Amino acid sequence: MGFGNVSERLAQPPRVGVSVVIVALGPAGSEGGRSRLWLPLVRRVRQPHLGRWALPGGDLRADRSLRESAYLALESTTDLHPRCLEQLHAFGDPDRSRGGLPMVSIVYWAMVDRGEARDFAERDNVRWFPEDALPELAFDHRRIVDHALRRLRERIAYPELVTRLVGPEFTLRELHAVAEAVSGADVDLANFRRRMLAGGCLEETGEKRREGRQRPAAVYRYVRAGERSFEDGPMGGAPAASDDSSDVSGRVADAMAPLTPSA
Amino acid sequence: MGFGNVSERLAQPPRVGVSVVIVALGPAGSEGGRSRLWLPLVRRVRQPHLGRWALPGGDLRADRSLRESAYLALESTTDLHPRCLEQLHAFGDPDRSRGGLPMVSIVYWAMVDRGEARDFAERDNVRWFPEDALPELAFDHRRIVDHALRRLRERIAYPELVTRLVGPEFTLRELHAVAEAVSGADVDLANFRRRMLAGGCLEETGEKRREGRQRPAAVYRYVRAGERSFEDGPMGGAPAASDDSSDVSGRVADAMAPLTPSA
DNA sequence: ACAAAAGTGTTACAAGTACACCCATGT
DNA sequence: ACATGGGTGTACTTGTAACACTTTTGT
Repeated sequence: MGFGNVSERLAQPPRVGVSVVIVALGPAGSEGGRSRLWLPLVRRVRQPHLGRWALPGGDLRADRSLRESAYLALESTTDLHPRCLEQLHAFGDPDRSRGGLPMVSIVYWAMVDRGEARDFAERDNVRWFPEDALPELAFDHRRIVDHALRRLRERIAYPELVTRLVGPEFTLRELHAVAEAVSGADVDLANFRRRMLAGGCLEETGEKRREGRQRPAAVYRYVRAGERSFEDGPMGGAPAASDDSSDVSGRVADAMAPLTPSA
Repeated sequence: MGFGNVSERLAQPPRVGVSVVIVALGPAGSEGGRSRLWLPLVRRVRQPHLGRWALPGGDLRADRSLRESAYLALESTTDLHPRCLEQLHAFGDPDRSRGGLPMVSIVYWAMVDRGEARDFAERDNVRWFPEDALPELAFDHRRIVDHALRRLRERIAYPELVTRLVGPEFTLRELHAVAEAVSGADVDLANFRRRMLAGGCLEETGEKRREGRQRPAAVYRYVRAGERSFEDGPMGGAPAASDDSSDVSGRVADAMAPLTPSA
């Protein structure tokens, strides 16, 4: 199992892999409070780090885009089909595989909704773990997970993201619960509701749903801003140009601090 | 110069390179208005795309981190030493090298100040181009540049970024000019000044500098928020825990500390 | 004194927070 | 009717845009 001496190793071209940090909302912990984030991990079946839990991933496929490679790797290891898959970061420092071959990982970031998370059958080598009770991870995957969770928390205030963690249709209360779970803090429900609605990305389906045993709540679905489905008014929708590598950072910045005056 | 047939090419492991989009502030265009962003490009000296202009870059060095590789590639092609070097995105779609071998590029993003940009000697194969008059670029480098510039504009409102494009010491008016140049729009000077100062990242040096022929302006330097240099009051500074891979999203990274290749 | 640039104040409006309140519904 | 959750109103605080204004300097 030797890889040769140091200089031989350094002469090797680096291998390129894709890994995915997937998150889904799952049940709460022991204290029975809010729900938590859970992530699926796979157990390594070969050296190095045999037996350790790791992020799902695989080799980059030369005939596919990075994103497709990530999707395929995910599909083949976990059967999950995330609703959002976005590039997070590339990791490639020489010490990350600790004695193995040099390895570059392009890490993607994904979210699946509750429905899919439930359907997902655990196997011996694939299991969900709650965010705050992860096992020891292989390689530098712990750092990667932390990086991803930090990013998620920064952006959870945007409808685009929260809605990914619930099903395609949801009530505002469900969304609210997600926001609280991810951020780990109390969020004022009244204001949350207004903020979401103000974004103009939520469309009422017309249905109602009862969560407790009381008054039923309106059900919404997510639509990209400006893409109302007919019936209300003019506003000839701008196509919202979603180019391939659309990531959320655009929206984030919009909301933050546009320097430019109205002009 | 053949690379074999398609299936042979696909069987090759992808090559990994690093490229850098560098920007600096340079003179204005023909209309004589605001200054513009300029970026250095290098001319390709071999196939494919021989003779075309391209982003500076090089192969990933197996014994260095991604960031260090980017720094070294930059140094060897252009002699520039950016004050900030941050990972932007990884590009690896199969069509990007158009018939060549599969290629993954980890793209970094850098800014150099006016002083260094001036010292930089152009050579036959290295030249500055204004952002709005780029030549036709090799590969998909045009897309990469657009991506980088979009990001830069989104974030130029933050002191951390805008200060990178001027020297280590600067007046508020200089900063303001940068913000206008990058955003391409008018920015109210009074409000700009207040916003920068409110961030608490600017520290007066005590010096004064005359820009025109009138009243001299206070000179500032950038310091991370909360790191006043003594003399004012208690406030026992929190160390601001800068972990390695911190990125701009939140508190914009320390950025340069572990950059020096000697480390 | 004047012009030009540095720097400050003031008002108006938009967004966000906290919290009180009314409405709809099943028991 | 009343408890429970859905949904709205309102006052207060904060941030920012716009632009008028005062101060400092060299000629």
